[in-house]
Amino acid sequence: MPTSAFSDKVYEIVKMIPRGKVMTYGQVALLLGLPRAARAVGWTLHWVVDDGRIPCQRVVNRYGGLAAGYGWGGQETHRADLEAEGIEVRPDMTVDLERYQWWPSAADLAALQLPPEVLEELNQKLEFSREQLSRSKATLRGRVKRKQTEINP
DNA sequence: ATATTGACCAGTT
DNA sequence: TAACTGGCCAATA
Repeated sequence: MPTSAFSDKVYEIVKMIPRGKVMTYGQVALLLGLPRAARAVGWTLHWVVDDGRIPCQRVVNRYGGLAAGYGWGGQETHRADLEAEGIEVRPDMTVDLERYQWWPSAADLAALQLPPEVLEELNQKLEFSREQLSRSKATLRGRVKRKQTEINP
């Protein structure tokens, strides 16, 4: 398992993720203050020993996809570790980000002391997440409404 | 010191 | 959420 200033910070962020929630590699990179270091985050996590000290199962890719190179068992092991904490893994080996993705609280963010330009990027992403959520809720409402119309024409 | 690798990402087609 | 490109970053398999 690599030990460096960089990897220590990665572990610190990953340990913030609550049980039953996930973050993406890009999110972790952003919270490190290095918005484009997602790949390096994945590289570091690749070396993590799956002994439960670092909940690396709670990190997935931008689509919610599980890691092919996870531990020795690959995606199967990753799936088992996620299901062990109640996270549903879909047949295509992804998790529903709208349901499980976690962002730190405002207080947590303040503690990270991120530079202004990173905070700006963070805000944009949060904004985007909110839009996606409201879009999906609107879709759901539409479905429910159509269903009701079918039942009570 | 340079080239290569990888649990990635965003944009385009 | 497909396939592909170019870019990114840390460590060197």
